[in-house]
Amino acid sequence: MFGRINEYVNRCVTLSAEELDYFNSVLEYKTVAKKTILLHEGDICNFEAFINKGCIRTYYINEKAIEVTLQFAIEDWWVSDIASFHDHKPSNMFIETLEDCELLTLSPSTKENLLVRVPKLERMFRIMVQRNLSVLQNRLFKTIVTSAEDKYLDFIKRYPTIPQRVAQHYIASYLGISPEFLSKTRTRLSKK
Amino acid sequence: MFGRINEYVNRCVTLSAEELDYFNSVLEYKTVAKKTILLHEGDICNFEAFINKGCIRTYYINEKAIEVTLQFAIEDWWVSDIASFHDHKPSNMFIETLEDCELLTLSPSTKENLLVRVPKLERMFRIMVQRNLSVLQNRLFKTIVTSAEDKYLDFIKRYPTIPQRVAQHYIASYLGISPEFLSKTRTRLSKK
DNA sequence: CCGTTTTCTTGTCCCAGTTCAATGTTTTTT
DNA sequence: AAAAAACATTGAACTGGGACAAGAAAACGG
Repeated sequence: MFGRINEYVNRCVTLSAEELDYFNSVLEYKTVAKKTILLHEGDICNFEAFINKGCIRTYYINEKAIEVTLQFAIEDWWVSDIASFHDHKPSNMFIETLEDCELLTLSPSTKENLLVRVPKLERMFRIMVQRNLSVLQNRLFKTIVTSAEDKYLDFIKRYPTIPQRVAQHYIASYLGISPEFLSKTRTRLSKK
Repeated sequence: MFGRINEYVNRCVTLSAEELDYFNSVLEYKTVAKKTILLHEGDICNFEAFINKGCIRTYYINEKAIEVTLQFAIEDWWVSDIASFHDHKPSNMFIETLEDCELLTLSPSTKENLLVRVPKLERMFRIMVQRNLSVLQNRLFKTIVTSAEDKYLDFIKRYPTIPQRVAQHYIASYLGISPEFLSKTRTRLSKK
């Protein structure tokens, strides 16, 4: 049950056996069915979840009901709206399972206590957020300067397993293009 | 000299007088002339800089020499390429002063030592990065779903002092539109 | 204060990507 | 196994914003 997450932790920081045990003891294990909305716009995000199994996406919706997928998260990823989680303020995003999931979750207060008891984890969470930020910076750049075709090719290269797990129109909403145009781009590419 | 930065720190964490003194003692004060490139693509970023005075932008350049401005930073902001800074790997961005600047900087090793001596600052830096991430997430969303006009209106609302300090084509490159189109958008708006 | 460089504006033409609509295909539900 | 729902494809018509060019206006260095 804690195999994946402990490997993840060990890759970032070195904890003693007791520290690791304590960490595991405060995690809450949850199974969630496919197509469940874990966080709705306007709600306060009360979890930070490690995905032990399954697939989740986070997304925004604008006034015209157009969706933008912010992230696809699979095994070994953390999912949350950190801004909402840390500042206890209403979120402006949605989080939804795309497959049946097994999650290990922290609540805000549990996380606070955890960081006091095991300060080394501050570092792990900081590194996590930094990686996230750096990836997002590059994505913003590419979203602006790159053609739909190149964005799609980049995507399948960087996340080769995702297209097999999620519907194509979700990928379009990640790339910031219409589902129709992604379909056309794919047929054009396959003819080459 | 440390007025601004100490206020900044106090807003995030509570440090003892000794801790704050130590923090100040490891900061390196630098003045940098306008239009200086502080970080060039391919270089390893060896600083994290607090802007005491001045204005800086970070940006990417693609193969066709098109620039995308990632951030305008003014007084009370931190500037760095954290991915490059922390992992000691070549950066893929540029950092350039737009005005004469006064900076307070940390090198990677200084920061490491600082965090060991004053672990409370881990929290400050984590919060900083989290805020950054959250702002960038929203920006990606808006970049994808919003028209050029609305992006511009959003920008001047959110950062009202920036347009007076930086050239307009830099703002276009922040919004992800061509300078010509920003100009046309502005004249269209002024006719309303 | 004048010449040079940088920045801003305006017009014309064009295309990558959108919208809408219709049809086909796969998945889910019962 | 049938019906319903969700998803994907294709086509035709349209548009927001880009590329290029040329001139006007600031800003800047000597």
